[in-house]
Amino acid sequence: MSVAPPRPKGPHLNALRAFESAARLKSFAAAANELCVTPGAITQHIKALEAWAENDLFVRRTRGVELTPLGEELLPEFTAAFDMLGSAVQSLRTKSTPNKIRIATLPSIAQLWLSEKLGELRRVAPDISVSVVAVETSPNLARDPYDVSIFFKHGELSSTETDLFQDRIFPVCTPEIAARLTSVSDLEGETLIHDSTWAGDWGYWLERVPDSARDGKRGPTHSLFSVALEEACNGAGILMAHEALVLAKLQAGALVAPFPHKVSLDRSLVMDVAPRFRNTVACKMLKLAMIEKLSA
Amino acid sequence: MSVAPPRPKGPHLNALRAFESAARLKSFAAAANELCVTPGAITQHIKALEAWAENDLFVRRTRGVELTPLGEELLPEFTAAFDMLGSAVQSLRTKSTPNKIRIATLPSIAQLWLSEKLGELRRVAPDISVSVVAVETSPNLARDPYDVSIFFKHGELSSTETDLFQDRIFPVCTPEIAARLTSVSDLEGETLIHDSTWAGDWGYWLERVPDSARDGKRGPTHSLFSVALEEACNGAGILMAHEALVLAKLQAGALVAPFPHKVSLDRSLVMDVAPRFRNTVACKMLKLAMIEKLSA
DNA sequence: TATTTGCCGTAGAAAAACTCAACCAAGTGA
DNA sequence: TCACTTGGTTGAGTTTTTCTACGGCAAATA
Repeated sequence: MSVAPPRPKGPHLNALRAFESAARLKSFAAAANELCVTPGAITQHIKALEAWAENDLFVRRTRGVELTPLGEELLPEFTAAFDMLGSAVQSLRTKSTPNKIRIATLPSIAQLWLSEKLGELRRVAPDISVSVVAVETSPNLARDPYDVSIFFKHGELSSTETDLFQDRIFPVCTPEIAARLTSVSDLEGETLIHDSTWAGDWGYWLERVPDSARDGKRGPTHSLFSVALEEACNGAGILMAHEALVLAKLQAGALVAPFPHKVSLDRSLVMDVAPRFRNTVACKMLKLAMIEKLSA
Repeated sequence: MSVAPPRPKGPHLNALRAFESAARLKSFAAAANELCVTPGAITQHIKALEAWAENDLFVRRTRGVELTPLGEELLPEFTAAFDMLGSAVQSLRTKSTPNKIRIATLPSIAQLWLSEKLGELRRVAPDISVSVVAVETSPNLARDPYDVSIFFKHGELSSTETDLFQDRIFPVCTPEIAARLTSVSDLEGETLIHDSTWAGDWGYWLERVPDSARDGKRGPTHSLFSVALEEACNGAGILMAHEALVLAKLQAGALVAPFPHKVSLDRSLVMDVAPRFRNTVACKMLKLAMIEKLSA
């Protein structure tokens, strides 16, 4: 009824972003992590937004939060909007600095496989600068600040994805240890080195190899594959290796594969490219460097 | 090459909004106005964004700014993103408070026509609360915080729009003044009251009425029609009235129309409803109140 | 029963955003 | 021609927002 002052302000953009993140992840803590702030900050944003709307968006349970029907209803709209905004921002970045590539990948891939390939890329196209960001989970290429992602993937590839290699595993160790291993059953009694991200690897391999020991759980576990690899090089035991990650060590002779049995996992290392980045010069150069070397 | 720290931050959301606004309006000053800040704030945001992108988005001319090709290329993406975000926010508002309606309209419509209709609405649906915001130009209903807009429009109506009435103009004055006017030519020598937003009205009317004076420029101009109307009621002269805006005064006898000639302008007062607001209860009630009374 | 997990609340600190006022340069117009 | 206007810029200072730190709490876990 009353004539309001012009342009009533909406909620703060950061509050909207906090809502979108918290709602999508169904957790304030996770949203805080995603946005690189403390959970308290998320609480405040959400509260501010709820106050503005004069309605609750979340029901607070003692352990975690839950969306109200209203929040649930609104989430897709906000997610779509922030996807689009993120995409616009990334588009700005890509178009502004076409020679800077950002790659997201697993820490072990970054360290043990990718760095070599990037040497190749630098040789081919020295004006392209690459940042590698080691993350645990595959990012949303449309929204997040990466041009390329390299992760293991199971199942069908989309048309934008490139298969880099199939993941194959087999035991590796120092030549000294290998000398005392003549058959798979000799593993009984040896120290088996594990990687926590691929905890089931030893079990998977042993299952598929005849005459092998049953127990694939013995021995130390490392959270980084690169550490496990280093341990193996130091003769600490036998590591279940992923082929591409130990090639360099095998070629250098630091490690050997004592058995001929290589087991294929039903997944591949897959490279995906952000929509805006396809068909750029830098993208072509990158693919060249990655795939060229692979066939060699 | 180097392994960057995780989650590199993007530009501030407010900077993006400033860019979108400035780019769309092709003016920092206009953007400042739209976002209710000073031009200096816009300058700062844009500069920050340009620094982040390491690229210019605008070329500064001495009189105003111009988009660079890069900025031009990016604008549609950002506009789409902010449209969507605005729409999501309005959706939140509408769904949170379905009984609060915001109407955007011209100041004169708000004061002289709408307030009466809203009385009717309040009678029919007392639980609906209405805010009327007087603005000069029609808002983007998908993005801006209004559920309904009421503006004059020329040409075809879209399916979401409702024609409220055709705009017709004719002179009005107090009965005392009317007493000494027997023919249109008597206007010669009288004081003609003008409204600045519809400056050409007198000329338009005079052109279309036989035997009229040629000069439609004499007399005082007011920037608000309501002020001009008040002046007319005080006997300050003869006002070129818009029919719907003076009905109440005519009915009350404060003003009369000294001549029978009513001239139709080729435009109508048109009501448009935001997408999210269509099919809501409040919307139906509003339409009822607006159109019901009209036919009476 | 002790511990952990995940959100809340507040106080104070840090960062961002904004205003203000002076300034500049190119048109405009008296 | 000289003052005025327009539209953007700049930097200092201030306000507002945003964030962190940290104690608290309640339920699930062990």
